[in-house]
Amino acid sequence: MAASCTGKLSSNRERAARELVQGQEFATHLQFLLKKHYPDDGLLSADELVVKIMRSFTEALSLVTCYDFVENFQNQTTSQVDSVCCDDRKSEDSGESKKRATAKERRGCYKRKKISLSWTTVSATTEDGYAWRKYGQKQILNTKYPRSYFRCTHKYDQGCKATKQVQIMEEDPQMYGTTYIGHHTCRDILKVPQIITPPDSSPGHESYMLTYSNSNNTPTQLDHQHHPFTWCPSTMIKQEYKEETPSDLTDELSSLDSMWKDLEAFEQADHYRAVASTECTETASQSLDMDFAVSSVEFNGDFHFDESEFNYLSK
DNA sequence: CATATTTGACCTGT
DNA sequence: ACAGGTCAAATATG
Repeated sequence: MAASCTGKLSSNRERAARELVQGQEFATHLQFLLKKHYPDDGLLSADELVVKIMRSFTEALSLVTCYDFVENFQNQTTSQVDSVCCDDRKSEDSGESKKRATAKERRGCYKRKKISLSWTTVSATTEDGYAWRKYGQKQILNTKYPRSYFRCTHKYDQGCKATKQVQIMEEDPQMYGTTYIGHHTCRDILKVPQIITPPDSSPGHESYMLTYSNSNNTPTQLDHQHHPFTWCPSTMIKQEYKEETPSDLTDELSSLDSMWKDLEAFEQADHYRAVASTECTETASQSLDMDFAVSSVEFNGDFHFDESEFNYLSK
């Protein structure tokens, strides 16, 4: 194909990636400002929406760099694909010595990360909307602060290969430098409410839909613990994840755009309407519809409320 | 009880 | 040999 064409494409993507990094930093800045205006437990939703935005940036960046990765490496003589090596983690014990025997068995199974896409962001929080699990920490030469290693929580149940490394910035210990390596292939569980304007909302009436959801329709024990109800995927999530492969960057970007607008409006509004519905199975569905003012929001930081309250509200 | 973090040992590319 | 990335036992957390 035309090399110049692909060259231009990848340079555009580079620019897009830069824009996204910048946007992410803007979101961070906004988060700072929001915290000032709404100290402590003031307005949780705005802050969590920022988290949501951050997640979207991360996803979009991931997609951009993913395309680059495919472009750059697909045609090359890719060496061995990351094959499954020693996938069974809980292996059987050996009859050998106790502790080092397992280390012996591990020999050859050690997998170091291959050269893969990565990008770095600077943020005031380590929170980006994804579920991470820390698996290591290391003091790096000539640095003041240790580097922490995280992998996607769904590495083993969904085979997600995303990892990230977080390090406090030396210049500004308030900020975290985060390097993302690899993109998410899992359907991560969304833990924050999403705010979207209903398509049929009448103009002039401030209306927001707050929805809670988990990604799969089969709630786990943990889900049930944290959320007494089984929330179905919202329209937003369907838009993002209905395809088998997380589809288009443009989808991701447009959802970003709409979320920015929602955030703006959300800040200015003084009255909100929450609509949550469950339709996890074909047969069962339930909905909640209520109005509330900002000052009377009873949700705590976890956006958690108990079942009796729900029953009352859903009447 | 299950799941997450800490931490030192282990592994690999340079 | 070294630095940095990863593993997994011990420990913490809820």
